[in-house]
Amino acid sequence: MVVFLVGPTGIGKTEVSVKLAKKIGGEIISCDSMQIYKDMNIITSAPRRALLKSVKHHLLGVVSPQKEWNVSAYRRLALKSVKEIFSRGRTPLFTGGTGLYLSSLVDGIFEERETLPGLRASLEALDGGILARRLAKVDPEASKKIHLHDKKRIVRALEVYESTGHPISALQKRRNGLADTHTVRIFCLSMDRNDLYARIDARVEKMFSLGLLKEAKSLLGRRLSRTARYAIGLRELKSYFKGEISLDSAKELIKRNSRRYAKRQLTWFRKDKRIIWVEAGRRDAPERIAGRIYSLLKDGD
RNA sequence: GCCGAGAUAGCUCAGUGGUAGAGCGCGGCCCUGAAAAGGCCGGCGUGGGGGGUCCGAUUCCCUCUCUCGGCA
Repeated sequence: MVVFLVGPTGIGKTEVSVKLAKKIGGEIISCDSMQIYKDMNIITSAPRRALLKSVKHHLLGVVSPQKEWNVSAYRRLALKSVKEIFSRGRTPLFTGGTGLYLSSLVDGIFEERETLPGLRASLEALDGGILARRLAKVDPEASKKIHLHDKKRIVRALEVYESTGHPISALQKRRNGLADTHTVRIFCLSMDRNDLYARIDARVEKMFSLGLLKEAKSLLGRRLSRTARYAIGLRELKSYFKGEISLDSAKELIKRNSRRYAKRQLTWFRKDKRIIWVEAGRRDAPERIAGRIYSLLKDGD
């Protein structure tokens, strides 16, 4: 069995996951596109040392923020971790909030051959309308599905087509995930929206008191990958360091962007009907929430 | 106390004698190699209280309350 514990940012997954892992004899694999990076502990609210010690964690802080990274690379590492954990007779417990990472594991992702180097960059340089028309010609199905303005996905679809000679819409139908071969249980923590937003705001304040400014400054001095540089907090603080906005408004922006992110995560999780929702009251101790999940797991067997 | 300006969406504000918009905020949604990214959709409103004119008032008039300036 493979267990997933997901939920919006700031809801308290980390604590619950440790308690749950102990109950089920599990090891935690991070399912988070930002906590995978090194040197981004404060900005990603990565679990603190004490927690890491009590249960074995995988894929936290294992990639340089300067290295280009993506779902597929993540998936490869994650599946490797799953194998290792099984070989020890233990249970993998994925914890995190990155929806795409979750689906790449549960349902899989299509395997593509190498894309042509530099192709994406040269596509990106072109006008969106031209790209959209080009895609409509070579891959009408994908073109229909992708919004005209969603240049990122249009570029991706063209990149795949021009690299492989096959439309992405056809390739994407070929996917295999853990759900095809294993029993998969996905739990998502939920909370009253206002309570969640209050927690998010408080957590941003805490990040600042833990030294976010220093961490961000040092990160911004490096040549970050195009994934890592989009961590919430970095862009906002970059504007602050450049003197474009005040520290207060940077802080407010970080809070707002985190709230919006949480909202998008919830949208993503809501559409997956396999997810078992677990209400996390604002006064519920992590231990109690973990206990509830544990009993749901036993009932399901 | 007097003079002036104002009171419209969560906030800042626009506008019109035929029940109202904009930006931000907020809500909903999409998502298959950048995903904490990227994209789409939605006004969410007893127009400060009361009275009057009018077929009809958020818009005009009176009054009350409050806010902000200025003078005392």
